[in-house]
Amino acid sequence: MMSQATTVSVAPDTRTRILDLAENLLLERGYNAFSYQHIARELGVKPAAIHYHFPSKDDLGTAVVARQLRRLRKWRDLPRVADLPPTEQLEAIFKVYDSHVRQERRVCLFGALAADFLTLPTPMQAELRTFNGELTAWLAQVLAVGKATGALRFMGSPSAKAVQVLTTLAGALQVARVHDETHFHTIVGQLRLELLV
Amino acid sequence: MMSQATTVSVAPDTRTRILDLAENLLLERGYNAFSYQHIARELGVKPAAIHYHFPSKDDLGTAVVARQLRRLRKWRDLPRVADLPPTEQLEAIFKVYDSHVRQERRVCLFGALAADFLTLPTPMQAELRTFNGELTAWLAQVLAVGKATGALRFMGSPSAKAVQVLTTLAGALQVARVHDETHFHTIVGQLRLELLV
DNA sequence: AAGCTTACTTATTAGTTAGTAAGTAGTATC
DNA sequence: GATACTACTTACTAACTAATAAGTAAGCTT
Repeated sequence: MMSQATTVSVAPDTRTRILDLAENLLLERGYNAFSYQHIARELGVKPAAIHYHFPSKDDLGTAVVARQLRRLRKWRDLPRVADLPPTEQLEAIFKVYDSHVRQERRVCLFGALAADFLTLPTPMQAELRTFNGELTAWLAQVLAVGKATGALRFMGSPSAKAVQVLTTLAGALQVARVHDETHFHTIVGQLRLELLV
Repeated sequence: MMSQATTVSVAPDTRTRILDLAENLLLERGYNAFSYQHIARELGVKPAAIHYHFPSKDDLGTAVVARQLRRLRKWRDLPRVADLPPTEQLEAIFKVYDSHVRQERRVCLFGALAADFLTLPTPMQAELRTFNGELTAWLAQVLAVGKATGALRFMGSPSAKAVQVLTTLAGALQVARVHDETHFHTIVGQLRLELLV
């Protein structure tokens, strides 16, 4: 989800490259439409090699979500994000979703897995719940401060509004995939219009 | 999607029963997690029998979406829906989504297929686009009239707001699946709070 | 130099997938 | 009463699926 820090990127090891490819396939085609063969072929390696790093597909899928959760926490706690005023924190999260649209209309992690949720391995379901829960809690806090300082406006409780806004953003990426990017920008435009004072 | 009319329900023929089962599997597990075997087993019939009615999975998937589109048009043009004032038309569409949550947290057609969209057969993609386009156009009209008569309030254009509201509703069903129904009701509560004067 | 570890390949299994071809029992039509 | 149609079943194919076991080449450790 969040962009990696601006460290010098050393050539990633195989394990990381598998995770990257799995993540791509997950966000582009869904959990049930990617196989070890897809990853192996793209990596120039045999499918059994993937099993060496991730014994089962459950392990791999769960690892992808767990990594996204670690990234979310890191991003959220970054001084350049945590110390921002609420309006800019809101813009920061919009920007994250916007980068998804520009990357070949990738949906977000939540949007990619929600439809197939009942077919996912239990640990993967749990990680996804945690991921969405923490993201929602973060935005609720942003909205609460924003309302208190008069920078943001909305009806209802901050946490209710946070659930609504994130759900809308997840859906907006899906609409962008089915139709085109303009729908995404229309929706984010609406959110700005309504939230920013 | 929409509930069937209150006609006396004759025992449905095999073709219809296949469509019903396929629709259920689609909305509960996604396009790539259901097979002819699943349908055949539940129907007490051999997989090849399904191929007799729908030669390929593409045909079956497309037929499911096409049927939903026909249902949408029928529902929308029903006097008891078309002649309603805007606020009640809005409540009517909320009710449709609410019935999904109560049916074992089924997501809507759009929410079920958006994530896997790139793996869907082309005719199925086209049907889904039409479905979403017509539903959005209908809601835009509802919102426009509602605003003109002072019964509804919102910022931005009716069509932009329609895209946003439907996207939110689709996402709300997904959130209900991943977490629980309360999230769905929270979101619909927000929409009511904001839209109804 | 011996032994261990890492990161694979080769080979194989058991199950599932969509799809096809040929056959058949029951029903309707002429 | 022969013919044809409907709605299947049986039997099969070719491909793909996740997963396992056994082997191997290279490098590191002592």
